[in-house]
Amino acid sequence: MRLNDKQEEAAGHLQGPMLIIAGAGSGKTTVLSHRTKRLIDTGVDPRSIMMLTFTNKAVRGLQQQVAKRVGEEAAGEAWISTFHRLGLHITGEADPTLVTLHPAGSRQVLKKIVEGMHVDEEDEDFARPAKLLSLISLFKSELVLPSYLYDGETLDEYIDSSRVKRMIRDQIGTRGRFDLFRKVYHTYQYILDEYGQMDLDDILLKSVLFLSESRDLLSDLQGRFQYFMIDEFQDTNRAQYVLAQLLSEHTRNLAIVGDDFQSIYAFRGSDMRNILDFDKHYPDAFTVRLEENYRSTPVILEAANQLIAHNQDQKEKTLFTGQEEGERLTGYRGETVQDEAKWVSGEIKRLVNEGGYSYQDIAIFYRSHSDGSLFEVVLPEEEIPFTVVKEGSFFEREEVKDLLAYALFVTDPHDTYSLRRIINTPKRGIGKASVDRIVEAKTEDVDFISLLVEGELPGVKGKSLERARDFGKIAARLQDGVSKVGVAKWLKACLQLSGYDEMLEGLEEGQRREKRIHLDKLVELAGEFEASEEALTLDDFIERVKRTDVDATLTEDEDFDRVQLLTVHASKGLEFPVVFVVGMKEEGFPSPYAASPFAIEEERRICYVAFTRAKDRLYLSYPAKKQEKNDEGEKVEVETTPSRFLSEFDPSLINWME
DNA sequence: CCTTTGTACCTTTTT
DNA sequence: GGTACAAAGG
Repeated sequence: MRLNDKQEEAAGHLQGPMLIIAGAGSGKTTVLSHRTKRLIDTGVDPRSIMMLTFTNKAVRGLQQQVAKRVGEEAAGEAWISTFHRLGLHITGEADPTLVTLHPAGSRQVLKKIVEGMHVDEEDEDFARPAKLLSLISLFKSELVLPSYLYDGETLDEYIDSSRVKRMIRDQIGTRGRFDLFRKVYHTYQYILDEYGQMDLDDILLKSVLFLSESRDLLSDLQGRFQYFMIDEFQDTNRAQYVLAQLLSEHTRNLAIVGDDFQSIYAFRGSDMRNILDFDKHYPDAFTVRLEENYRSTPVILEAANQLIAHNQDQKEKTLFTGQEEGERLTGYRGETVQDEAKWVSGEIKRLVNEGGYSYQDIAIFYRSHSDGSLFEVVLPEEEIPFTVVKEGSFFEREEVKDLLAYALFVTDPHDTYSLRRIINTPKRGIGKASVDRIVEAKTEDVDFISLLVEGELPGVKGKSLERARDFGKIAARLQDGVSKVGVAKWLKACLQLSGYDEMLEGLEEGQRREKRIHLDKLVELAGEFEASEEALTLDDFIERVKRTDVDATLTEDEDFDRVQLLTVHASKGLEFPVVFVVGMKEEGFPSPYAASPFAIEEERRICYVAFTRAKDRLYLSYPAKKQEKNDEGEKVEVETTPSRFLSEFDPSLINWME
C-alpha cells in the first residue's frame, strides 16, 4: 500500500517529539509500521524501539503489521506491548516478589474493610466495593497515594493537583465521604503492601515510583530503548503519560498517535488533555494530521462528522474520503426490544442471503452489555451464528478459573477460596449452608481433603454429608495423582474425575465448544511447558501459566463466520462492512449515568467511534417501549425517547424503515 | 423443616 | 458474578 502525502510525512519524520492526529480509518497502524521500517533502514537497532498501546488485541495487530513490513525477526526484537505488560516488566525488575491481584480480589479486600467500618445510611451506595475500587483506581491513575489525601502538602512533582481537587469535588463530594474514602484507601493499600500484592493500577503507579526513585533501573531501560511510539494516546492517563515521559526523556524520540474524537475512557482516568496539550509540553513537536479516511462511505462519514461537531471541547477535524457515495444509513423504531432484535435478525438474514455478505462481515454494537443479552437469545432462535466479544482475558474465563482452582486446591488443600469455587462445580448437591459448615469445621492442623474424607463435619447430614465425602474422595484421588502423572495428563484426568467433562456434555453446542477450546488450550500449554522443562510440577505450572499471555479468541477456521456482538468500547480499532448500533434511546445511549455536559460529550464520542467502525452500511435502531419498574416494583411499559444522537446529523442521510 | 437450585435484577463502559 | 427471593427436593 502506498502512503499518501500526510502519511509519508509522519512515517518519514524520525527524530524528536511528534504528534500524529489520526482520524478514524486513516491508516495509523500502516504509518506506524512504515515508520518502524524507516527507522530500521536507517540503521536503528530494532531492539531499541518500543511501541505501546492498550489492549492485547491491539498489540497483536501492531505486531502483525510490523512483521509484514520488517519481517518476523526484527518485529520480534522490537518491544511491542501494552502499558500493563511493560509495567509488569518494570515492577518485576524492581521487586520480583510482587504478585498481581485481580479486581475480584480487590473487591474482596474492600468488602472486608467496609464491613469493619461505620457507614452512614446515605453513603451506603458510595461505600459499595465496586464503587470504591473504581475511585481508588481513578486516584492511582493520577499517581495519588493515600498519604497525599492526608497531607496534601507533600506534593509530588508528577501530580496535577488541580485535576485531583476537581476529582475529589466531583467524584466524592462531601467531607464525610472524603474521610471515609481516604480511610478505606489507606487501609486497602496497607493490606496490599503487607502481602506484596499489586492491583492493576499499582502496576503503572509502582512503575512510575520505582523509575523515579531508582535512577539505575531507569538508566538500564534508557540504555536499551531510544525510540518510542505510543498508539491510542488519547486514552492515556496520568500514570501512563508520566511513564512515557520518563522513559523517553533521554532521547525525546517520542511519537504519539491518537484521535481526541475517540477518547472514550475518561471513567478510568484517561485524560484527553494528554493529547490536546502535547505540543505545550513539547513545543518543538512536529505535528501531522491524517484526515483522509480509507474505511467508510461518504454518507457514513458525513453523519459521523456532523455528529461530533456538536462537541465543544474538541479540536477541529473533518474526515474526508475519495470513496463512492454509498447507501444511506438505515433506521428502525421497534415496538419493543424483542421487536427490535427480530428486525435486526431479519436484516442480517437478508444481507447474507441477498446482499452477498457473510455473517462475519456483520457486527452488533451496544452501549452496555445488558442491551446485548437479548440477542444471545434471539439470534440462536433465528439460527444466526454469533459470538460475543468480551475483552476478558483467557484467565478470567469461568472454565479456566475452575480448572485452575482444582489444581490450586490439590496443591494447597487449605485454600478456602479454591474449595468454595470447586466443591459444587459441577453441581453435586452441596449448597451454601453445607459449605459454610465445612469451612467452619476446619482447623489449622487438618486440610480440607482429610477433613472431608474422614473428619468431623458437625451439622452436615444425610445426602449432603454423603456428597461432601464423595467430593473428598475425588479430591484425594486427584491429589494422589499429582505425583504419578505429568501435568497435562493430570489436568485431563481432573476434568474427567470431577465430572466437569460430563457437565460440558450437557451444555448447548456453541458454549460447549467454546469452553472445550479454552480447556484444551490449558492442557496444551501444560504439554508445552513439560516439553521444555524437566520435571514440571503442578506448582510450577500454576506459577508459569499466570505469567503467560494467552489469546482467548477462537482460532478454528470453521468458527470464523459468525456475527459479532460487542460493546462500542470493545469495537475500538476494529472495522466491519456492516454495523448495527442497537438500543439508541435516551437513558441508554447516552448512558443514564452521563449527567454532566462533559459526560455527554464523551457519550457522543462513543457514538462517533461506533459510526466510524462501519465500512459500507450502518443501521441504527431503538425500541419505542421499554420495561421499567414503578415504585411498587411492578413492571410497566414506558415510552422511550429516541437518542439525541439520532437527530444530530442531517435527516436526509438516514432512511427510516417501518 | 431445612437445604439446594433456579430466577430475576443489577451492574455503563475495561487494562 | 453478586445477592435475594421463590420454588422444589429431601
